[in-house]
Amino acid sequence: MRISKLVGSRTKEQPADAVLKSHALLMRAGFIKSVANGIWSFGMPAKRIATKIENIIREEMDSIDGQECSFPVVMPKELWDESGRYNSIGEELVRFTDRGNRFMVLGMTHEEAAVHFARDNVTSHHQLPFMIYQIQTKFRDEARSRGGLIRVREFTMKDAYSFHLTHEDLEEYYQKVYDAYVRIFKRVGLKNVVAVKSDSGMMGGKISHEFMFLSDAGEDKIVLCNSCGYKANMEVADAVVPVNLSVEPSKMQEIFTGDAKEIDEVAEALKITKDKTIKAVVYNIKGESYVVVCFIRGDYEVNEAKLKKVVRREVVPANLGSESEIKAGNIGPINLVLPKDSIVVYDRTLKGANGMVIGTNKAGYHTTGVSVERDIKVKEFVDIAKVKQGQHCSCCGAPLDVVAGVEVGNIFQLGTKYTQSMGMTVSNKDGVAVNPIMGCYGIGVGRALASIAEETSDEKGLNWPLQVAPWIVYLCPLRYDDPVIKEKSDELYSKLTSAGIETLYDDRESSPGVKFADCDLMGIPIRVVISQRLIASDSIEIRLRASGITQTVSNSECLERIKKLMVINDMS
RNA sequence: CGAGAUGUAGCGCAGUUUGGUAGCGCGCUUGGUUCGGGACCAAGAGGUCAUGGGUUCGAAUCCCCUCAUCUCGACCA
Repeated sequence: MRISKLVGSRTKEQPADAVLKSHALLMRAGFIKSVANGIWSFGMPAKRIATKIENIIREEMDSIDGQECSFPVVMPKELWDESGRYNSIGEELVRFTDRGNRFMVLGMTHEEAAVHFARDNVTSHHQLPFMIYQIQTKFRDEARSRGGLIRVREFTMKDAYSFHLTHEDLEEYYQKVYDAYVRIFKRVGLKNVVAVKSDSGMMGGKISHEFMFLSDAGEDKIVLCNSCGYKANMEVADAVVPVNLSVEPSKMQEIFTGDAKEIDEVAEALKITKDKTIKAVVYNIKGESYVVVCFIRGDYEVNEAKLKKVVRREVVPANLGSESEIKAGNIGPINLVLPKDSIVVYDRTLKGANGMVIGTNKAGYHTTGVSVERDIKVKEFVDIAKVKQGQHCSCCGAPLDVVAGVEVGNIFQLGTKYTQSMGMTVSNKDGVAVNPIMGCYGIGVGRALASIAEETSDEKGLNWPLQVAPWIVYLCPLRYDDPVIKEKSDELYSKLTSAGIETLYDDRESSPGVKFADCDLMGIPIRVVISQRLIASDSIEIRLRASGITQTVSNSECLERIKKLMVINDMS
């Protein structure tokens, strides 16, 4: 490719809107352009990277007997009615009507399409297990996209669906996919990826893992133990419960705390630390008038995913306006009046605590000296607390780390949710019709691309690993206006391309600094320079983007040298 | 969905307070001199100042509506 014709301009200036490195650099290099919120065009370089990532995924999926298919982007409502998801999914599912007023949806995931495709074609257990997958555009109307390609509305995703007769078989295959994912992320050049246990949520499945690229660019929180290797998504993470027994029981006493409502203000007003307080967090249940009140130690936060599992309902943070019966700021567990059927939940951080401060359920007052065992009738303590940095690992006792990550892939033991609701059965050995058990497995291609950019880039720009680089060689003649240089470098360009080495040819008559800066910015792994100085000794210069190592070799050796570098990616 | 910020040339910005019909840098075009880490000189091209409405003799500037983009939040009572 001649750079003079490449569409996508490079800029010196940082785009004003970009916060993340990957976002800013992909834009500065002219690789991507925003069309609308969360919707992007890819230029040739970005498309080539995406294609290479896809090909690596494709190879690994094929290696575990995946069958590549293609499911539609637009599907009829009826298909999604079968699974019940036409109604159960919120606004992120785009619904519209076609010219004949038929209701349609834009595919945001393809369980329905996969089951639809498989159910009439597969009727016998002899045909199980199998896995079908596609690499295709998805659209999710996210409430808030952000960070360039990290969180978008339209994206390319590899999604795979496997079908099994038994749970054992699913579990065995699940492990194969897990291993394939580890290979995929390694091959695309992502180093800092971990697989963490995640929340299976309301999906009814048993086991799922998220593949997390560890980076501050991420919006998910992960709990890691550096000692025993325990790792889990924040939503399901467990830790040793802190004990708060150091204080002897004392007498309860009402104290005027005035306008102090938030737990920080209460602790400040009473000159105590937050772990000596019990705070109330109130949630509404979708479509119900009653509430869920959570009592938890003041220095902990409620983990909504855990709470949802405890109360087995969808919870949303309550909006306690002035009309509400419950007065925010002084809610306490004693003499609390709640709407009918309301649920009160006590976190296990409160078990056995003495000398605690609670709300008195009247404006301006809190109560001190509360002993949980003595003063509050608690039937059951549950785990609804978010794990905190430094809390101890429940496996080995070492302090835990809480880090941010980008979810680049997930794998999921689905069960029979879709085969059951959509009526897919196969005959088992006994001739009985049974629902196959499914697994599903996703990887976001664009998100992986952005993650690689995030991880490998430096102050000069992008820096692509060889396996996914848009071009391997940046051919950089200095003084392209010199006929001798032009002839020699044109010659080398055709030599490289006919040898199958992907080359971006800087055929501009620009000054060296401009060319070097663009090469660095675009992150092409190998730079080959031809100059008047080098031509005198019939040699060229090779420089590696990643390490900066530079070497002069004779023109005749050039091709061999580059081929070697493509294998070992190392000058030594 | 809530809060905040922003919207002026392809990109990055100034001009808005105090109204007088647009400017800087980068990039682009042409010519010339340079050129192994973002060169210089000269001459150019390029903007219905997000949209709609209002105030005014006159609006990028003041007022109102709408739209778009970005950030934070959607959780601690």
